[in-house]
Amino acid sequence: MTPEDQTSSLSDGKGEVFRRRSLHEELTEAIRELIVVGDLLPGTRVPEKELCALYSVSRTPLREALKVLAIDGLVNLEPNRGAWVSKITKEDIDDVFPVMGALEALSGELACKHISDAEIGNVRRLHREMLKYFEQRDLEGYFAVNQQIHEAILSAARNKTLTAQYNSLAARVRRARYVANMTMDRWTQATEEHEQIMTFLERRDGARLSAILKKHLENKLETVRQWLDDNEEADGAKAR
Amino acid sequence: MTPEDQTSSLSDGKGEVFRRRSLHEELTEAIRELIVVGDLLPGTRVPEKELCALYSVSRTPLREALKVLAIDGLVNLEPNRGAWVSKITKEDIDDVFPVMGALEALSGELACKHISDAEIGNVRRLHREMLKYFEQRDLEGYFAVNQQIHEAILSAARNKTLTAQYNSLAARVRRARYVANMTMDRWTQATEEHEQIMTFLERRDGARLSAILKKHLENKLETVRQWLDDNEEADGAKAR
DNA sequence: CCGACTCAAAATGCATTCATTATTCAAACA
DNA sequence: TGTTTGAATAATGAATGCATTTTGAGTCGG
Repeated sequence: MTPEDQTSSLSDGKGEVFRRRSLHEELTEAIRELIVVGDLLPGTRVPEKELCALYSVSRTPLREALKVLAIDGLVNLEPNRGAWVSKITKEDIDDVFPVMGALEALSGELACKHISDAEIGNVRRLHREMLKYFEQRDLEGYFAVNQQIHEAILSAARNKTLTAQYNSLAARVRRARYVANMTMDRWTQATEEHEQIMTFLERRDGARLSAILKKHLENKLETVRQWLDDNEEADGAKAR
Repeated sequence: MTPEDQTSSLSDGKGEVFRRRSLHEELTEAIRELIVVGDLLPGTRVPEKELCALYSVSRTPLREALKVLAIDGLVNLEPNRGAWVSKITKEDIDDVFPVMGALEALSGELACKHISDAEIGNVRRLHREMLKYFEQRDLEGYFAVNQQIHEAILSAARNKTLTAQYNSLAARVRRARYVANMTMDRWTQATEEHEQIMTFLERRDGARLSAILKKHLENKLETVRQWLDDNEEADGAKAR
């Protein structure tokens, strides 16, 4: 085999994406997104066969991906019965949000220790951008930038383990937030909280940033919980 | 087929019934233990073939298990190059312990809210048992009961997500603690801290319990870090 | 003598196949 | 008529097989 041929696998006969990241990794991400966005409905079965056909892969890498998603809590694996998209129950989010809160708090604390001026500038820029979306009442744009802000803080914490654990939970939180729309009041409140987040981050006040991040998430929890109160009809199938 | 087995309603609830353990689950646990205990050395390759022979399984379930362990951070998967036992580096434990601390703190906080008198009694019993091991200088026994105490508190927190995240990290912490022996001073200190843990738990003082648990772990971190300082020659193989 | 190249052997990622288990649905029974 | 039985069907879990990549030894050339 000639050494130059090493980069030849990018355009296979199947037209698949380049194999830089292994197949099961790509699958994990793709299916995670399907679940978060709601294309795969909570409480339903994960259609193994269809997904195999959709992505033109065999069951082996797909099942590997499902194992990973099971750890993230997005699917439940039942021996000999297959994989089910986990439901968004009140118990579930009451479990997830406090843990996420603890991680966010730690994230803020560590970020204040390590963040550079340039990074703060970047967050400030994102913050301004988010305010614009708020003023324009563009919820999609708001969410997108919002997420970037939290990720920027997380990245400034300089802790890979924290990042991994955070991202593992983030999918479930995002999914919950995706279904539960904010009221205008909550939105205003959330934006005000972000104002404080920005302030404490610039002061590198770890304790206060930590506290406000935790509270910020608690308020988000309240939003989602309220939505669940209003939409109990979504429950019906077996949970597990 | 046995006709009587159709009345499956006994395992219908959401409680943790004995779900049949599939092969990859067993494997995950077995290999995790191999790594934690040190039978598989940090920095070395995971001998896929040998493990298949050892457990008399094919590569498929083994590889599924490795995916799970990779998330726990016990192994690193390198595309087309296989799985490697992750090393215990200073950066690694400096990452893991703070996150673990945050989770333990939350665990204590929630436990104080939900723990029953009977459960407190059980922890008290474990605590006494641990003190006996301390007096007998039985480190193995001490560690075993120690772990049970932390697990009892965790269980009292009534949070499945927290439990999952905690256990995911616990393996790495256990592994670190396994290699790094405590000095007598540290051991005494740890025992004293456990005395306080017991006190605050019985008072159901969440804030203080949370704080002491976090500090307890910080001290453990110091022990491990010191050990790493003294044993830098352990590094040599490839990190990732 | 040392480095680069070639080629073979081993290992990996994924697909396919096989055995076991669950599910379905029609027939038998009370 | 409603419930239960049991065989056909479908799906899952795991083993095997195949193509690609990596690794390493041996050879050639400088």
